[in-house]
Amino acid sequence: MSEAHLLEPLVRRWSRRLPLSADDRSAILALPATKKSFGRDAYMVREGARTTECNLLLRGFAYRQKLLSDGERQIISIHIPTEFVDLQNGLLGTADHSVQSLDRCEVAVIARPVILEVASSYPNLRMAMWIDTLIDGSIFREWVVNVGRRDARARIAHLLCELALRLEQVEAGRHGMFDFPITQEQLADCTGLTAVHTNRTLQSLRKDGLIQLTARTLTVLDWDGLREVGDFDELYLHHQAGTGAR
Amino acid sequence: MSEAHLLEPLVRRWSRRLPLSADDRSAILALPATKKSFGRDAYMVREGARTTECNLLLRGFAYRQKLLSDGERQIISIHIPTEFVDLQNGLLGTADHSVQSLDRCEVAVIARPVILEVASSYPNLRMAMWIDTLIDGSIFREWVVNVGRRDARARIAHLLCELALRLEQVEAGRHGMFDFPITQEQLADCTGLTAVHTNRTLQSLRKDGLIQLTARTLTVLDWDGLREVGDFDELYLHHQAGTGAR
DNA sequence: CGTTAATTTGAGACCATTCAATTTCGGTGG
DNA sequence: CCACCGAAATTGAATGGTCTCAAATTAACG
Repeated sequence: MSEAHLLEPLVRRWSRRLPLSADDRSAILALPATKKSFGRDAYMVREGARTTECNLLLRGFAYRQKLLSDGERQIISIHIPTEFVDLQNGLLGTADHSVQSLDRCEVAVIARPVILEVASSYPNLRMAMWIDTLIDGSIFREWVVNVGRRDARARIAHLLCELALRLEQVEAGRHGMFDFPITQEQLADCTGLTAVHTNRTLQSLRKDGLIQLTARTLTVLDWDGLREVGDFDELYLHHQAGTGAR
Repeated sequence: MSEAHLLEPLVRRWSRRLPLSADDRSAILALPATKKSFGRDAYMVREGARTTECNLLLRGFAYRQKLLSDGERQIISIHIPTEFVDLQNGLLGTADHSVQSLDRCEVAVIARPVILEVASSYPNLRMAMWIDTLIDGSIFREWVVNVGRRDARARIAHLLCELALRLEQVEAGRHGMFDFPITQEQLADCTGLTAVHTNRTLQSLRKDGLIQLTARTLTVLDWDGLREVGDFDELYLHHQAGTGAR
């Protein structure tokens, strides 16, 4: 596969965000990037390590996590294809958390100097990158609210709403059906719950006819119901971002 | 007070982050900014509102919050003087959360077009701004961990460590003593606890000789002990950020 | 000083955890 | 294609950290 094809998803992603010139598009496709594959739970970035590159997720899911001194972990975000998993490492010299593959992944690796060069030469792409990191931040904020003030049912429902919506945005699902390789233990680490209680909570959501979650597939059966339970408002995803800056 | 003086704290803040040229410094000081004062709990930014400006905190504390449909709230961050409270609003068109003054505040208001103009004309200042928003994001991530996986004692201890350290960084305290106008109810909303339990937890930290917290003053008596209880590692504050990007 | 906000205290209830043990699922080799 | 295996999901029962709901005390402020 040529490098032009490799970064095509990035062109589409950023085009959705703001209008790109022909120049912008070809600049993206001309970026020097390396394709890299990861098995399950492989480290893409290690907390504490010096950072030298950014990873764009092309296939598979990934997650960011922090470990506590007692060995517990908190998952900080889930990433789906077409998203950068560590764009902040273009500017921050040390990784403050780890990034791991959730299932088999493919990523495009872009060196930091390339990121910085693009940012300085292409105003639109710089904006797109900055906005990407800002939306990252907005999602973190919502996660603080989720684990801080919602009960177990709402936490899980909210997380499922968010992931379903983001998957829809990148056309990774249809009719509320999504490939969903996340284990209950991982869902628990996203929501600050135990795996056991996550299991019981999922059963409760299933019993109420809100979702179906089996065999690596999530189906949202009652979108409005799930939103309601999860107290979900998609504003924080800033799907229409980029229009405000003009 | 002249406008040059108004933005002097910003020069100092960003100089700590990366080396600024004389040009950069005078550009900051020449920025059109308006001074504005707020009483207690006044709204500086309202969730859902269109955004047109950014606010730099000059005096007093501020906090960001989200309200849930059941009326509960989660505080997402606390801000101290010299920090922007809503720099992301330079690019994102709609506020996804509210910002309120914690006590009496003074801010410098900078219009969005000014922010964008600075970002496009001054590479160093653009980097400083971007890094500021990235560190914001890093702090949000740590807060997810804090409310997600730590028990009450650790949550409070961690929050106090963070605030004490950030206050020290901007020289707003000495010998572990800080002006600290935050109520227990607000601490509770930062940590996802109730005010009652926050009160008991603070008592426990006091009993162990870790802190003193009375009359709007926080004193860290046993820094190492508090770090230990809070599982605190300051890496995520990226105090040395900006060096990695060169 | 009076009045409201903030802190403190007590006791009972509950949501989520802990700790096993069991069942089901997904992948693998014979 | 079936037997096997480890991982993931599920179940039960007891424990516990935090919440709830008042009520009392203290501090802040005009």
